[in-house]
Amino acid sequence: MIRTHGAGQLTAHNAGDTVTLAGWVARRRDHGGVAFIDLRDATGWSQIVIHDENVAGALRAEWCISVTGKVSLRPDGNANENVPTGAIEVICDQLTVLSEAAPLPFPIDSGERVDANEEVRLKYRYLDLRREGPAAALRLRSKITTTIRAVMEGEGFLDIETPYLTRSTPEGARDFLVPVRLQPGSWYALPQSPQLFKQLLMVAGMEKYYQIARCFRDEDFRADRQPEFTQLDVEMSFIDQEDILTLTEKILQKLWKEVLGIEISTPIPRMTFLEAMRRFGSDKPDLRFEYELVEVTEYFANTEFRVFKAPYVGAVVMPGGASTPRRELDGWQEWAKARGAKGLAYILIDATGEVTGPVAKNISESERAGIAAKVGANPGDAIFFAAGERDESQKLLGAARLEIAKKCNLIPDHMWEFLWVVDAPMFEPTDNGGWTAVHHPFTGPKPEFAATFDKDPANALAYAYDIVLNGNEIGGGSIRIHQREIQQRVFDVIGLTREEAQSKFGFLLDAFNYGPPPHGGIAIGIDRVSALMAGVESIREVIAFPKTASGGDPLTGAPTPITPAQRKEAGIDKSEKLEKSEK
RNA sequence: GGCCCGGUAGCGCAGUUGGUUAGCGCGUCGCCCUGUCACGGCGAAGGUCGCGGGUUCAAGUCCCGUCCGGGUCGCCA
Repeated sequence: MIRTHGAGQLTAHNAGDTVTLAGWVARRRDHGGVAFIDLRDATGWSQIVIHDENVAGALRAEWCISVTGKVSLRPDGNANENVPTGAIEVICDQLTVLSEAAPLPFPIDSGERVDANEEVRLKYRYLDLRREGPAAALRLRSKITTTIRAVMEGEGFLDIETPYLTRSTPEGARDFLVPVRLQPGSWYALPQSPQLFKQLLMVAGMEKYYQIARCFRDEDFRADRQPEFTQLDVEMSFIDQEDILTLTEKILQKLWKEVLGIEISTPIPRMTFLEAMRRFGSDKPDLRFEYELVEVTEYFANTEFRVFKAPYVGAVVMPGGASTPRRELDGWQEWAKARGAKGLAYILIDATGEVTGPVAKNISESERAGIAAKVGANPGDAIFFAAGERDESQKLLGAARLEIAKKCNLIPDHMWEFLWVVDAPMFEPTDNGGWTAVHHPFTGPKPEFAATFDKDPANALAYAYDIVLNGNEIGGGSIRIHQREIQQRVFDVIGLTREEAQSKFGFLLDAFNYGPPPHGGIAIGIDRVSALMAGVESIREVIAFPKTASGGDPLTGAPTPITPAQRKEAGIDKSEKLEKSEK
């Protein structure tokens, strides 16, 4: 090592020691005869005192330097209690410029509070990551993955890698495709997840598999979505749902304990999918605040108001919402329309308990009289209604609930509300009247639906579970189908012929001819978990080199066009062979 | 793919009903400064106003198109 100590590790105990530090010029305070340089490295920073004007005057921000000198206690009254190394300083004896830095595109360590915009930060991500916040986010993520590996190792899991160049998996997202030079016209797909491989590993008798795996999906972006992202992927044999939930809770408990020093109480509460939809209008309820949905279909069973003559009528209360300005109430209508609804009916309960608002005059005297009590609204509140199909209306109210929480600041800081959402439907209707698997087609039915799921797909429940944190789905999994007969009936329900199934993932079905064990697993989104634990808004903050919303990387400039020669060599334009699997 | 917001000096921003030479802070560069810690003082440089077209005597400002970034709905486990 060309240094003896970390710049952030020096304390009063080091006083008198001669040390050599190496790092970057963070801030400099040049007084002419004496200058102070904050020298920063990965451990923190220390103040360097330089008495030679020529040495100090030449230094610039972010030059890489090494300094040898004696650690001394700062003169009386000059200690800085706000920083760990504030008691001491290093009197520079010898300073070596290891490398110089060009003028910076944005402030790194100047003490400026202003932030550069994200695109500039990403273009110079190597400078961005010298900054305290971004660096801390990556350090936190490293601690997360390290902790996970320790838990998995302790539980006897095998870390097994699976291919990145593979064939399309049937999970529904668009694949990233890779041309194959040796077989012009044929393409690899990057895996959307290691789903099929981990099931093959169960057939192979590995019994306990995990991987911190990169996954690829060619879909549009969000703040919490990237085209490549990372999952903790887990699969186990000879287990039941309870085993997966217990293991997952152990991982989460250890993570929060080790990384944040927070105790999570287990078992984590559970809620069925239907209950989540009924009470929160979401398959990933945010339990950090109340104001649950209230169904009022019965209450308005005999209403004269046409809008409320619907299969489902529900309500959600906005505390203090009665004083919402008209313009904002109109804004809610726009908000609802943007979600594909016709609008969002509302009534206002004024301070005296009087019911007002455009809908008020459409409902009867008695309906007006009891509605506040029915939905738990107080004077001064607003009540929003959705009426229509149950599922759609609940989702609209669920979204409204979240919007209300945001507007009214109902979400407390520093709360970690975990929840298992279990018993999701196995199938959902497709646009053309058929059925499709909600998870993926290898998800088993709950045992009590094993005999009936194909006769009554609408009501069949899947042996699946999602782990939710503060309204974010951070992972999910299922107990898989290991019986050929049940698998075939699932394919029948979703309208997949034997030939199609065979050509898409015949290799898995073949494997299942050879004594597949009962198995199941889960996948946890590492990016999202890291972002939540780091307290940052976007998963881009916990990814070293993330991409922008159009899939670009401002740093490398990827993606780029390819040359005609590359194009030819890759075989992209070769007339395609007759692909056996057409997705 | 739809909708919303944004793009003005290296960075963060202001720029009025269209009107003279487009401003402010930070940074940069030069000079000065022996106890600062967002050090301070004096001075200077730095701009295709994202790009293209249009309206106008006149466009950073209005209109159309387009590119880029962010968000959101669709999509996506």
